[in-house]
Amino acid sequence: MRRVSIADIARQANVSVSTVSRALKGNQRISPDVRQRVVRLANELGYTPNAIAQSLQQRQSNTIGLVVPDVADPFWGEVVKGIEQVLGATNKALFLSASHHDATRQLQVIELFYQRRVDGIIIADAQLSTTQLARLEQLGAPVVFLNQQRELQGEQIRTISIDNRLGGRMAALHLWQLGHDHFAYLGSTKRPGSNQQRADGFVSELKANGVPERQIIVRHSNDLHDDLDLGYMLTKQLFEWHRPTAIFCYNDIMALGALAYINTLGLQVPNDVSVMGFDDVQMARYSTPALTTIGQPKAELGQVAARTLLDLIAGQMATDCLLKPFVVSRASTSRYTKGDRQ
Amino acid sequence: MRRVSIADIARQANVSVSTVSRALKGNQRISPDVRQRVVRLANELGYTPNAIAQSLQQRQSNTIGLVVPDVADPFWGEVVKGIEQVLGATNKALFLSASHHDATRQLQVIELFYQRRVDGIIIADAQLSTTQLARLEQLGAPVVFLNQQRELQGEQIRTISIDNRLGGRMAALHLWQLGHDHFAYLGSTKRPGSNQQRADGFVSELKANGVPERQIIVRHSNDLHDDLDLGYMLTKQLFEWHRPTAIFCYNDIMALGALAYINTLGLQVPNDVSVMGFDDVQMARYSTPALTTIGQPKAELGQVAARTLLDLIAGQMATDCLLKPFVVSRASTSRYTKGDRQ
DNA sequence: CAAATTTGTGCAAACGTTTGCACAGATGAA
DNA sequence: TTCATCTGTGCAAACGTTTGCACAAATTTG
Repeated sequence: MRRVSIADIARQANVSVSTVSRALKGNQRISPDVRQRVVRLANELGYTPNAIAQSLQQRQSNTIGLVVPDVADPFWGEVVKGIEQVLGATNKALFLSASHHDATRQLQVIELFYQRRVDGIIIADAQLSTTQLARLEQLGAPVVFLNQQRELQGEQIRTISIDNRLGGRMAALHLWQLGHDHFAYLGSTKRPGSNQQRADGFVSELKANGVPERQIIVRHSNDLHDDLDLGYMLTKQLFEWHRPTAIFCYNDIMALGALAYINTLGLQVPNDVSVMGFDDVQMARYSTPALTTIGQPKAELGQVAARTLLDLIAGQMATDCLLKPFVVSRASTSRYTKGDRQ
Repeated sequence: MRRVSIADIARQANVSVSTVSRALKGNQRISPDVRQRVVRLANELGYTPNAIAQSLQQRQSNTIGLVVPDVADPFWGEVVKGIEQVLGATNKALFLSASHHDATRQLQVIELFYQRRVDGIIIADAQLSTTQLARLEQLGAPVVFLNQQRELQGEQIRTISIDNRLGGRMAALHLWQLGHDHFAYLGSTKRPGSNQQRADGFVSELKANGVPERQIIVRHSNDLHDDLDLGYMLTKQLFEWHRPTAIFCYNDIMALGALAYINTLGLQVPNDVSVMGFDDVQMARYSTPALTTIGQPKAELGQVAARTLLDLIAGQMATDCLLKPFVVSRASTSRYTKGDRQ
């Protein structure tokens, strides 16, 4: 099972290795008959170029490393798909590794990538300390962060994120335009950054449209329950004192929980109360009623990240990027006609 | 930004490169003070071993390649996670690539992996022609197939699959033990292999328990609709002529479609009719009623595949493996009390 | 005290490529 | 004919490691 190298071809073709190398690479200086002979022999012997040797010689591995918190998370799955699409059209291969939200593991993976001399790294949901960041900076490899909260500086570092604040504003606008006048935001402090941004966007857009502050309720839970239970319980607590016409939840699963509790009340969604989620997970299409939600361009997030990294590697200019979410209008929201605003 | 190599350390420490190499590797023959000096210098200079050079020299890349049809598919996401878990505990890195169900692309990816001199390859849902298989065999690298229909032979080739037939039998047994006496299987010919296996298992187990053939309806659709619509339409057609007490669908999404149609009939699930799916997708937990289904050990599939490949690479014995699915009992199935069997 | 062994280090080859430079022979120009 | 240019090929170094072998110095043995 010995593997055939360029030297084997050279021997059989009675030429030097350099000639074989050039012939295989299509160098113009090689005479047609030699080239032909070499190429034919390469096929006959089943020659496959050794990318490792090439990488060593060219000091470029043509690989990029990707760290995601959880490969099985459908959200990151879509993002990985986007990255893979862009990379598939190039000659770069993708190393994949999972961090499981563990900062230590994250840095460890990065060091391993670095040993393999990847041309660049994409890190999703990074949670690096300042010293870890310094180490990253020291390595000097191009890095793209995905959905990173903090602003990051550095010649070789870029950040691509989805605009959570805008998503909150879009939800607010959607509901306000439907005529609603009493709003609630239900959030979870499990993801502090994005939760705050979505809440802020939601509230500020409502205020900007003249909704009085007392008609906007914001509730965050710091429980570590399943999101479904969280949505259920927060909605229950909410309805003990208030009766909003529209509820916007941090994510779809929480919204499904809200749906479930409202159902126990004998109320109709969307006739009595409208409910919105965030993320547009697959399930949102299949709930009853199907969930209106804020969709995120997940694949695009991956694509932009990959392209940005490729630019960085090629030494071209590349900027940070904030991607716009969008409203996915389904059956859980509808016009509200009983309010003052009619 | 020049990278520091073993030679740089050697120069500064006034020793040869071989000494540095040995010191860094913890070779016992190196004197303590030299070792210490070398290690300290390595840290000071920020030395990172070059895995590419190591790979070249040792003729072993410590990488493995993975081809899945679709990274964003939650099923494969779980499988990838399982693989990643096992590999994370070794010194092997994972190349990931998507085939999008395209046989040509699949082989192309494999050739690229081979150029990178991966130690082994895992291929999910392979759809290779005989000549493509021959090429794979020729490469001689260890290969593990995931959920492959055909029986594959080859010294360096193994197959790990989930036992669809057993899954079908388990569904049948579950429903039969609940007292049901009129059964339907709703399938799709989009995935011919697994569909046939699940149907066969289902029917054969019912017959083995003495259910008369006329009380078992089997319907396959060859439509290319969304699975949800498929389940909806097949159920509709089914109820035009029959009135089963239990329905088993090819997968969960089709079962959700069935649920939706039964709902329009004003019938209650599970009181009037029980419904089962297959796969245990995330959504199955959140439907109303929550779906009883056949779960697949997805992460285990990946883990076993990874371990099998590692064994193959290490030259140890490894066998094919058929993984057992399991019943996930939820609210869409219940005891049937009106039948003859009471 | 001589011989045998152990200890610590260095030399050089090897892994499979690419590529600058040199050079021989062919071709063209004056 | 003589020089200049062009064409096709080979030599050898380089990329960053590891490791078999050699060998001098230090240590142990008889």
